[in-house]
Amino acid sequence: MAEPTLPRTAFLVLVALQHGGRHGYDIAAFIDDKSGGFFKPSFGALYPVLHKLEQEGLVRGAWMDGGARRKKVYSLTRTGKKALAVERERTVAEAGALARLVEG
Amino acid sequence: MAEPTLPRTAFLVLVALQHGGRHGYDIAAFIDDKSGGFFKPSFGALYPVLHKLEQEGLVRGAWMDGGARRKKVYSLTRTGKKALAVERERTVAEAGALARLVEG
DNA sequence: TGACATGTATCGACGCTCGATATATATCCA
DNA sequence: TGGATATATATCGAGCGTCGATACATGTCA
Repeated sequence: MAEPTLPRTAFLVLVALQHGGRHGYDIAAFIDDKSGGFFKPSFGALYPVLHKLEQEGLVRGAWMDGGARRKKVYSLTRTGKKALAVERERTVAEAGALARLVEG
Repeated sequence: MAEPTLPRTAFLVLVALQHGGRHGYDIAAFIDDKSGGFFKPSFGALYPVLHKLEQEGLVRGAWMDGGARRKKVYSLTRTGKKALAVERERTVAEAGALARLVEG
């Protein structure tokens, strides 16, 4: 459609990690309630995205074996932070383009 | 992801038709330059969308056989206008949800 | 004549997301 | 004690949207 873009869910994940590490289930909850329930990525979407982001080096995953349940906590890598910044810009630009279309 | 939504291209098409009829090629051009080149739906995406919107009754297509080249001019139906309004609201809500996430 | 813009259209492939399903542990209540 | 519910990760198949390639036809301009 336009320039190469991160899929929506991937972007939301990066956003969810912008202020620190979170595990998958927590990421889903964060996205859900910070967006007022507007975004509700399914786990069937979320986990593959997480794995892909990890594989691409945008996030880093660390298993927390010590706790009660096994959790994998994800954090942004330097590359991930850059990608987030780029995508944030893109989102602003998209909103602008949309506004021009709707008003024009 | 969230509530049932019009696909992006379908939404852009309805927006392009909000002030009157246009044919396919023209719709693509309109979207492209009103969005400053941000959105560039391919014809391979556009035509199936047009057909589907017509089939669903959101737009009405009329062949202009008189002119030099054959053109099919699409216009919004009443249903299409309603769908556009709904989707416009949804887009605003989405932008808000996104903003809350990014800032939160 | 040949290139390029206009104009509509189909096709196969790819990628994203969903819902269903599986597995396991912890907590809470009857 | 047993069952429901929440936590937690994960895979799979299917559906759908978009793209790029391709096809075809006409008009315009060099």
